[in-house]
Amino acid sequence: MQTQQASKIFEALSSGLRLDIFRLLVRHAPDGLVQGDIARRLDIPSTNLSFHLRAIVHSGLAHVEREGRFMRYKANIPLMLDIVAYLTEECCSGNPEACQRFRDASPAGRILPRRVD
Amino acid sequence: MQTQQASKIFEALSSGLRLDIFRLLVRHAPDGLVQGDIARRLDIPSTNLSFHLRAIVHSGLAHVEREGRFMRYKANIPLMLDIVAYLTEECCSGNPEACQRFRDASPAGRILPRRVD
DNA sequence: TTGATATTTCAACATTAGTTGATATATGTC
DNA sequence: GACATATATCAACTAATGTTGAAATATCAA
Repeated sequence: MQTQQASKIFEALSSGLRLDIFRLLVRHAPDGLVQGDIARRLDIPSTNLSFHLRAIVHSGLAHVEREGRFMRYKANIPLMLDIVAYLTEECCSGNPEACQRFRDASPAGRILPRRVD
Repeated sequence: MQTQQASKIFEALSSGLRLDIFRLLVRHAPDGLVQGDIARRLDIPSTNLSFHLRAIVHSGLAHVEREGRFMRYKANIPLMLDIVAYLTEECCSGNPEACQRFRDASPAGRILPRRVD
């Protein structure tokens, strides 16, 4: 993963609308949803949704495929996992004890990244 | 974690420069670095660095404290862990087998989020 | 082929972000 | 106090983003 790709991915998550869209797709992985489903669930005008879906797809965080006259969007879960690893992998480099302390202290710690070791 | 806060955090990571800055701070957690250290390591003009550090701090992803005439910036690791959880926590809702398949298939899978279960 | 539905593209506009150089503020040293 | 260093703020400009309504495209159904 390179900085440029990674920042593009975070940019795709940097609008509240796009974040809601992506999380909806993550929740509905691996099957995905068609555009109209997303529009209805999040109450976003079709035009604007199209614009944001385009950005998400362009970042690589989702794939599209035509399904008759519908367009089905699916979250790219492996890429999501990669970007999480990219962000966290060198945490507290050379100080694994400190790193473990952070994880233990976090209420979210139990579902959070663990070192390979 | 709310959408608004989360998208603000991702916005803080959405520029290549800020992402480099934050990852540098993560690598140097828990001690942090002073502004001049960051400027030298990443070769960013002081003015511009100040602008981006402000955005990172404003998002909550880092804290600052004065240290004589230096300003020391430290990554907020717990918040980083929270945002990772926020992004991934409802993955494949109601389909844990699919979710596990994604994790197993990812080369990054071993250091990536695991469900609480 | 005609009409209906799903989605995208386009044009226009308002808003916001990124960069730079000059200047200001705060701290430490002599 | 005078000066140097570290960092932040300001002003100005350029570029990019987000939103909307209208129009285009693609597919299906009759």
